[in-house]
Amino acid sequence: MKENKFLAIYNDLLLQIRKGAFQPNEKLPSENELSQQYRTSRETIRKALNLLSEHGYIQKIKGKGSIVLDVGKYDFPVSGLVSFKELAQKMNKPARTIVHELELIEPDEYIKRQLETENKEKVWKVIRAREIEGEKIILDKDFLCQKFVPILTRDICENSIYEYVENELKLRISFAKKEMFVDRVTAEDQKYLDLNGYEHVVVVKNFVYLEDASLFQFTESRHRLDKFRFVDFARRTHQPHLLP
Amino acid sequence: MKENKFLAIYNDLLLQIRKGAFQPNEKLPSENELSQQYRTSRETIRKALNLLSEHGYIQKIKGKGSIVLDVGKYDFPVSGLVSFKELAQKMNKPARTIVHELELIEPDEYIKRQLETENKEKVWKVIRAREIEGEKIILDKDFLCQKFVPILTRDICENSIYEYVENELKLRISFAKKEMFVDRVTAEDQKYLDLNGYEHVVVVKNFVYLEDASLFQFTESRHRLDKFRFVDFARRTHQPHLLP
DNA sequence: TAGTGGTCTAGACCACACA
DNA sequence: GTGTGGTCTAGACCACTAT
Repeated sequence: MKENKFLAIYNDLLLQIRKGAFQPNEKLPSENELSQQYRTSRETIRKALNLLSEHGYIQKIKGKGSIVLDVGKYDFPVSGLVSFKELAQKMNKPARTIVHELELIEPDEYIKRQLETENKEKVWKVIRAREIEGEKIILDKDFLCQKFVPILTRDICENSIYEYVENELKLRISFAKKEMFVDRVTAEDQKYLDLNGYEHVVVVKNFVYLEDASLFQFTESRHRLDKFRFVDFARRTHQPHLLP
Repeated sequence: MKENKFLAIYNDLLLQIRKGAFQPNEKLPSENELSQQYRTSRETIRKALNLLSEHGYIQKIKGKGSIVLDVGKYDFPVSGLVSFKELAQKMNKPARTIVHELELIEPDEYIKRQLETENKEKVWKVIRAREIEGEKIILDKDFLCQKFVPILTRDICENSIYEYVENELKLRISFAKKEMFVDRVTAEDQKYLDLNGYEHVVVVKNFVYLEDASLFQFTESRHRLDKFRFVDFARRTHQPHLLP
């Protein structure tokens, strides 16, 4: 498996930034120096640096150089359209998923309302803690309608439900609705997360819709305050998508 | 004033898409064709196309071509960008805006970096507290490039800068980038907000771009934890199942 | 003035889609 | 096979920052 040169350089530089080989507020070597070090053309270096810049790791200033920014937080494009697995890979940090609960339940009133589901349909309930660099900082509570996802295994949950739904079940996700707010920590948060003394968590509710506009998944993601970061692009669209 | 070649091509292609010269779900000419038409190198064409792609106007598919996406040609309602005034109206609660600062400044390094602005351009700095039902719960810090917004009055700031920019100045906003995270309260927060004992605020940074991809406004919005709420719709950005 | 990042060129080879 | 977009090269000139 061949990795692109500019991606390899991006990952290598990122690793060095994370290791502290390049300190925040210091300058990276110039593009010419880097092209010599990596024995490649300057344009290729520039592709790697532009990636670092777009992801918020460095700031390029014309005539001066590329400055390393201070990043202690993680980018979470919290949309259900990006999986934790992809994020973990992108962040290049040791990450782990711990499945605490996986069961088929009769939804209570709250879940039924959130999922807009019929009376007798069962629902998958999954509770997972997400660990990055040894700290459990996210608690994900997923609820999926069984009529769309007949089978769900521990294995799938440890890997990526999203990948499974898209690639195996071939369900086509069209859009998601998000709600974000801050909540006091619950007993469940304290049980499953390393809260580090914080009394609040950032809650992200995510409603995921299929192409026929049917709601098939509802996720509540609870993030430790200090590690939470959300990045998003909002393009103008004609109408905010109307929900059924 | 010389415009970059790739930006000129980007704007020209965008214009043609909006005019309907390229229809949604149809293919653009290939990169080789375009490089001949515009008498430039393929890499320059690629920079223009990548901009179109990043802004959601086309989708590039390896081995096939670049497909025009269906983005509303005459789209005015904004998604992701909602002004405080609209929010207040929607919530139907007594709301007020208090303008604490309104001045034309020489941007410092931080603001210059955020706005990606030229050296000697002045910048409007506006600091406003937002009060709902008698409680000051949001602190808005706006920075707008003067070259786009020559005049700004206290009156406009108390009403809606956004409305003024769109309706009076007729600037056409194409997309915005948002970053959200939690920060410790600052002295400024304590001075202008009713913090109710909370030690953290939710910070929303908003970068607003015009149609030619130039950044004209940067806003930092600081929300009291318990009153913060964000709702958004996210459509898929990647549409792998397009076209016959 | 020397060094930096930003743009641009005219090639080249590759991986992928499609007929 | 041909044609597409993706990557990469080795130059070049420009605008900007520093000294």
